[in-house]
Amino acid sequence: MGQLPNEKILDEMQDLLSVASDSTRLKILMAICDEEHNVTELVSLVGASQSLVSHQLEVLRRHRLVTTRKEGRKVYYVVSDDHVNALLNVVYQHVIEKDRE
Amino acid sequence: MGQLPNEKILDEMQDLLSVASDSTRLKILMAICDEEHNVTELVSLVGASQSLVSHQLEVLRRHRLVTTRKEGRKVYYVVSDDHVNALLNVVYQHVIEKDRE
DNA sequence: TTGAAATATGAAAAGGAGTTCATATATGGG
DNA sequence: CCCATATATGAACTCCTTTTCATATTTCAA
Repeated sequence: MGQLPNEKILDEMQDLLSVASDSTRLKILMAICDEEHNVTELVSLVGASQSLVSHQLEVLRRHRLVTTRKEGRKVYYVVSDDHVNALLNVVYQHVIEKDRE
Repeated sequence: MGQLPNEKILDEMQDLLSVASDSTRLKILMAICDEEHNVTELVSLVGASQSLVSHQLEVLRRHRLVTTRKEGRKVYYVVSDDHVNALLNVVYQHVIEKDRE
């Protein structure tokens, strides 16, 4: 890559990274990257308020990083995109290996 | 991952993602992920002020994502970490494939 | 159909990060 | 030495995001 990608690509890259970089959203993503969870479960897993979790889930939905499934009055969320899983893995590995040094 | 990683791991993951998610820093990283560039080159590649580029390079240095090499009064920067390259690739691929839909 | 549980939403508050501007430092050339 | 170039730094300003608080909506159960 001698030249930078065009503006649109860069914008979309930045979007994805920004969405993943918030601490609440990152915890949510990590919680639902392998198995689905409903909102109440996420509230306790993540340790944030119901309102905050719901707001951040809306952000994840808007950016199409999660898929939802409704069961009664519960809504289950799961990471919808293999690239997002790959992203989380790469970041996780980076941190694990850095901590060894 | 039924349980979340511990707080320290999550913090460090968030750090990496936050650093990469700023538009100026992302452009810098993309510019120096394969080949090194000095600050002046980056200023024109990225299209930001010299001061801003320098500030953001300092952030990248502080987080150990880049390596520097001094040649006279020029300082060359390059991405120092394979995981960072992997991260950029995953994000890039994600965007490329999403754009097809 | 009434109440409780689960989730979503709107608006305001609180806080932090990016950017600029001015200037400092360092290095090499004449 | 002195000047120009290359890079770094500090402080202030601006803007945007996260978070909270209050409330609305939906769905199920009794």
